[in-house]
Amino acid sequence: MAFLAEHHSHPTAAEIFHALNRNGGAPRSSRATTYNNLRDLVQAGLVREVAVEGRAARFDARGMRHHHFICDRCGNVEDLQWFSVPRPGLKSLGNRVLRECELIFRGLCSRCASQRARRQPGKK
Amino acid sequence: MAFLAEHHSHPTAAEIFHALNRNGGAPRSSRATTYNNLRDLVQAGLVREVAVEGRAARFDARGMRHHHFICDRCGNVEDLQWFSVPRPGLKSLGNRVLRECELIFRGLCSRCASQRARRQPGKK
DNA sequence: CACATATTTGGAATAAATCTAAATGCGGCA
DNA sequence: TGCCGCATTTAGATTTATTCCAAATATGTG
Ligand SMILES: [Mn+2]
Ligand SMILES: [Mn+2]
Ligand SMILES: [Zn+2]
Ligand SMILES: [Zn+2]
Repeated sequence: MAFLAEHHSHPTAAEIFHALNRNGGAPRSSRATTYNNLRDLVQAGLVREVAVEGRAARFDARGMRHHHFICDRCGNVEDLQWFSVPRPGLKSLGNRVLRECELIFRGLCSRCASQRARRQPGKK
Repeated sequence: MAFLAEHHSHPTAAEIFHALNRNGGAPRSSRATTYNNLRDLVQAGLVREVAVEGRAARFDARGMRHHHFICDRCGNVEDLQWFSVPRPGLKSLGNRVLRECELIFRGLCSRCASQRARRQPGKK
């Protein structure tokens, strides 16, 4: 939890596991414990899990509300400033019970966008 | 593609594979081909892939624009009527290149909501 | 310390998806 | 029709992410 609170990079479970146990000191957390803790933190609502198609899940300490931008090319997850989102109409919602909504934008992150521009100077 | 166009149930790759090859007739598509075709259809923009945390990806022929509702309990993906979504401000977007946005609502689908209500009659 | 309970752990097991090399299908042409 | 080159499909092995499990360890209480 402390690691997630300090690192806003949306790490995967494997990245968190390696970061916790990297270099010298005594091991801090096994792989199973890392996964167990992440599961529990998500269930408790303290951590958000972001599923990215084809890649490992990424995790995010729920600080200030925000939206996400996911890069088509590198898969990075970046934070976008929060703004409120309209709810679906009651008719369209039926008797579902709404808990939250998640807004994800997709495209090229700034790094991938500039790389792409350099390689294909002709393409608009 | 024909199967996806006719079935709006957001099937997984495995479900599509089994449905295509079910019962008597000659096999229609191997598992590898099913995955290959889905990958190509997604790249071509004809099919949408929905990543659900912890579960297999689900697929959706891109017909009319719509949003998605994902059930916390059973993981089902259901369609919600489309409505337009505000974009992030230019400042917040930086020099990312925006391609599309995806709005996902979460909670309990109507079936799971009524089951839940029956089992916990006291809980509000 | 002695004991009960809770947490952690390494490694095996599962699940989804991808890779690969071989098999099969298909169109054009003699 | 028979042969060839190219494209597609296939079965099975492989990889990757995650969960499961039973044993080991830690922790608290008197
Ligand atoms: Mn975030
Ligand atoms: Mn849909
Ligand atoms: Zn990128
Ligand atoms: Zn449900």
